[in-house]
Amino acid sequence: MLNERSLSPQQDCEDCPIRHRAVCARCETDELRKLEEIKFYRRFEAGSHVIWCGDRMDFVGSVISGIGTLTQTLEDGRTQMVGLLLPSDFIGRPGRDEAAYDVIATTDLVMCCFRKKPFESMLAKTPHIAHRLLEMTLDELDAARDWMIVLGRKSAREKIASLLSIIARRDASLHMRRIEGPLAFDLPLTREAMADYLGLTLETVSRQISALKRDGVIELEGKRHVTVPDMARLMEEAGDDADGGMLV
Amino acid sequence: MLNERSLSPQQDCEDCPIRHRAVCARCETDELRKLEEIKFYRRFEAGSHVIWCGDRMDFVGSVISGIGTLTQTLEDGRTQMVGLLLPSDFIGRPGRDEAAYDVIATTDLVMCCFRKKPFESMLAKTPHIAHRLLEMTLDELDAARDWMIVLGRKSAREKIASLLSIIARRDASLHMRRIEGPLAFDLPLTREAMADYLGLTLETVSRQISALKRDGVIELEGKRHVTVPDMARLMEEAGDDADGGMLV
DNA sequence: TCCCCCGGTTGATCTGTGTCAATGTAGCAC
DNA sequence: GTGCTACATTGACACAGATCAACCGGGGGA
Repeated sequence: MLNERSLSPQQDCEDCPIRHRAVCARCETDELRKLEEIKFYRRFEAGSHVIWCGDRMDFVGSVISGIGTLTQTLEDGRTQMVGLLLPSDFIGRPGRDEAAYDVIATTDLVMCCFRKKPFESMLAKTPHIAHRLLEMTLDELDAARDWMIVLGRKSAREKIASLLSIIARRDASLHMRRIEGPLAFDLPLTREAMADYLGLTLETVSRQISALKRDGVIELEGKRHVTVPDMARLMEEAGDDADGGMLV
Repeated sequence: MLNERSLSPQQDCEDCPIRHRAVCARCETDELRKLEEIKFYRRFEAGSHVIWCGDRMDFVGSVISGIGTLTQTLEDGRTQMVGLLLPSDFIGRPGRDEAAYDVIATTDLVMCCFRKKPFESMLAKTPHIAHRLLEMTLDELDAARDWMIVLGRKSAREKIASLLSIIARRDASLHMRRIEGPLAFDLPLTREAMADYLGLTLETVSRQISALKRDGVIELEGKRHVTVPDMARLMEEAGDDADGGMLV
C-alpha cells in the first residue's frame, strides 16, 4: 500500500457523513462501539492506487475526504470507470479476497478502514450492521444500473450533463446545501477521467463542456471550477425526469 | 400481477440450480426448512410484466425456468436493459418497497416466490441466509459493473459476441455441460431486446449477427438457434481475456 | 386458402463521435 | 526569467453505427 500513514486519533465519526456513520461511527448503538477498537485511518496521495485489481484486499472502509475511482481495463488499454468513490462511499466486500477493480485516488484521499477479518467476524455477530451493509450494496447496485442507461442510451451532451448533475448533487448534500439556486463546485476529475466514466474520448468531453458553457447551462472559472446557475436546466439537459431517478 | 397462478406443489427445489437453492431449498440446513412454509410458485406468460417500475413489490423470488429482463425507460422512449434474469437469478430487495425497474418475462417464466414480509422476518432470524443474500447482491453488482465496460467501450461486434458468450456459458452451466467443444443454444431474446441490452439498434444487431455468421464465429439455424463451434474464438471476438472476467 | 402481422434482414444515406494533429495555458523546477 | 510537463481546447476529417426504407418469411386467424 502506497503512502499510507496513521492519522491522529482525534479524527472520528464526527466528520463522517451519514452513510459512513453506519459502519464507522461510535454513535447510535452500543454494538457499534466494537468497531472503534478495530478502526484506523489511511491516507492516499492523489494519483496513487488504493488497491490493484486482483490484489488481495485485507481491509474494508469508507471515504472520509477526497475522491477515488473504480476502474476496469481491457488488455488493449481501453478503460472504463465503473464507479466513483465520493466521501461516505464504502469499499470492500465481505467474503471476497481479491479486488475486482483498480481503486485509484484522484485527489488526496482519506479513508476510515477496518481490517477485513475482525470486521467480518463482527458482522457475523451484529446482524444490524450486516443488514445496513446489504442496504448499501443494494444502493450501489441501483446506482450501477442507473449508470447503464447513461452509457448505453445517452448522447455525449446528455452524458456530460448527467455527470455534472451527479457531482453537483453529491457535493451539495455533502455540504448540507439545498439544490435550489446556483450551485458551485470543483470538478474532481480530469477530462480524461470523465471520458473514462462516460465512455467517451477526452476531446468529446472537452467539446461538450465548451458547448454547455456556450449555451449558458454552466459557467466555468479556470478549467475545474463549475457554477450551475439553474440545476433544473442541467437535469433537463441530462435527460432525466427532474424529480426522480439518478442515484450515486 | 398478470397471468399468475399456482403451480403444482410437486415442483420443489430439486429443479432449482445452485444459486437458487441458497434461498429456496429445503436442503442444506434445518433453518432453511422454514422457507418451505412461505414458499409458492408463480407463472408469467411470455411478454407479460412480472412487475412494473414504481409498483409496490410484495414478494421476492428466484427464476426456476424461462427468461426475464430488467429494463429502464426514458420519457422519450429510449430503453436500456439493465439486467438479464436467467434461471437461478433472484429478484427482490429486502427493505425496499418499490420496484426500481420493469421486470418483463420474455419467455414463459416460472418463479419461486416468498411473500416479502415473512421472508424479511425470516432473514432477520437467519444470518446465514442474510449473508448468502449479501453475497448474491455483490455478485450482481460485479456483473452490473462488468457490463459497463461492454456498454461504454466495446464495438458493436464485440458487444454481440459478449452477449452470446454470456448466454452460451449460462446455458451450459445450467445443463452442467463443459464449455469445451461446440455449444448449441436458443437465443431467448428478440433482436430488439438484444439491442436494448447492448445499447445498439436492432438493425445493427442483425447486421453484426450476420457478420459473425459469415465469418464462421457462429452458426445459425433459423433465427434463434445458435451453435458456437469454438467458444474460445467467440470470447476472443468479445474482447475479454479468455480465462478471467465476465460474470452474469 | 389467403392475408396480415411480427420479427428479421439488407440497402442507402446521414451524422455524432472518434481520430489525428496543432495550439494554448498553468504550474513547477531550475 | 526559461524550459518542461500535464492538462485542456480546437480544427479537419474519417468512420461506426443510427436512421429511414424496402423487403422477406413463417405462423396464426378468418
